[in-house]
Amino acid sequence: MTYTYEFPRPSVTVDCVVFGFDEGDLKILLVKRLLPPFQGQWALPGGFVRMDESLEEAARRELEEETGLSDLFLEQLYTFGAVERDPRTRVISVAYFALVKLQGKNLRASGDAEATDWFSLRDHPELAFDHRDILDTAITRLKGKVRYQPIGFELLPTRFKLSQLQHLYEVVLEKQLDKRNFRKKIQSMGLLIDTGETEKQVAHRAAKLYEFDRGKYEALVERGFNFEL
Amino acid sequence: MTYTYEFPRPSVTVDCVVFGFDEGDLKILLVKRLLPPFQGQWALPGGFVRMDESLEEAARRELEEETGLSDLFLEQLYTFGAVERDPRTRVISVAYFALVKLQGKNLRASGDAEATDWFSLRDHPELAFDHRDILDTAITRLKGKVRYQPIGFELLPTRFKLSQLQHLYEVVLEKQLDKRNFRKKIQSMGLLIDTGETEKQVAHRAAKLYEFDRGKYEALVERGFNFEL
DNA sequence: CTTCTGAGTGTAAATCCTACAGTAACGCGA
DNA sequence: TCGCGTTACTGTAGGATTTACACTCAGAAG
Repeated sequence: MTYTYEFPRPSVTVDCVVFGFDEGDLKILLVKRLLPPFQGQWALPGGFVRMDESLEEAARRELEEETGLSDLFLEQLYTFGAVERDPRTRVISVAYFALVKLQGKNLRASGDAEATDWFSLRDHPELAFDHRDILDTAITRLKGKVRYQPIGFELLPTRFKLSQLQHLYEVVLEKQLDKRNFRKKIQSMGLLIDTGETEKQVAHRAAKLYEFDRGKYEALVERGFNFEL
Repeated sequence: MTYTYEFPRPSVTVDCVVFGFDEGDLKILLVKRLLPPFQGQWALPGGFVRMDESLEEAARRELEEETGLSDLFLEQLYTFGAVERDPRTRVISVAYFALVKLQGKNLRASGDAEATDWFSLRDHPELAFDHRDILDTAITRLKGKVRYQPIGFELLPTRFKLSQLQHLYEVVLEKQLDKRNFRKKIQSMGLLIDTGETEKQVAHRAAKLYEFDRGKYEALVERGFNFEL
């Protein structure tokens, strides 16, 4: 079966930059390409958009197919359309930006992926196509966005301690924060639920565990509240 | 001549939201469609992306063709890809966001535009396709961006007085600003060049005219400066 | 020379941000 | 059981920034 058009058309793909946070380090999800071009090289997960699905649906489907991940924070990042970005033919790629709580998620390579794995942002293989540009754009977005939207919580487990949250911010923003000032500020927003639980079996004073109060955040945003760290 | 592919492909278009500022009011540029669908209705300027041009090149070309405008501030906004957004066939549109100094720019309808004109943001005709969504996205972007990037200057003439600048901010942000505090803040950034000129033939004290110092701004940004109003 | 209009200017109070250090709680091993 | 190691937790003072606010100045027109 073939498809014939009066004018030439580019192919349209989606590519996903998926960030995770583990062992105190920011991670990026990559897949090893099963097919040419760039066969055997690492790349961002992604693939062609089908005619009967929206762009976001395509991004979620490809992620699920290639890595087994579903149910994550996903938003559109930028569309890459340089003429020669794919050696085969004209391909326009709509890039997505995703955040995932790493705990308890198992990766499973399939679809067009020979393998899939997490890599440290500071030490990952060379990427296929212009995926290095896409990744850089995503890092810039993450750094900018984390300061005025509560997206940090998407990277932490549901229950977390304040020192984890602070460390996440320090890694993303690439600068040290003052412990007391950080706690004062984040607690003054009133968006953390004290679960009453503490961490267990640690060789030091046990930290309190908090949850992010999404409902309260959304209610405050309605009234013009601005999260800002 | 026809083009045949193994898999179906969507069409890809660009659409531009062009903002101008005139008579103390924010304006939006629209074109009247010469061809179906939505023939005779007003829409955002835009059109199909060619195989040998990047997305931004396509946006600039279509703007020039349909409205005669060139040399304006242009950046990518968002990509719209809902399955049914075009009644003919699957069309994915990469939207661009543009700002133009209205003074001395003449509009000239041609290409696929029967007419082209400026409309007030608060009083414009119904738009074709999902262009109302695109416009809303652009307004949100403008409001957000104007606070932390000096894009307001793209909407004013090269030489302007502080009251014009303040009024622009008041219109975009939809709130009143204090005159003394506004001047103090904007002047303390050191990004305004005092031209030595004043306005002429006004029935009151003549205002000083300033220019935005783009070179200095870029140098400061290198060193980590953050414009913020 | 009076009037009208928008241009231009400073200060005090409140708020927010920054820098900074000691006590508390827990497990472990001697 | 007691001391050590480790991380959790807490407040304040000084400086910087933001806010609120009202009068004089310059030019044109009648």
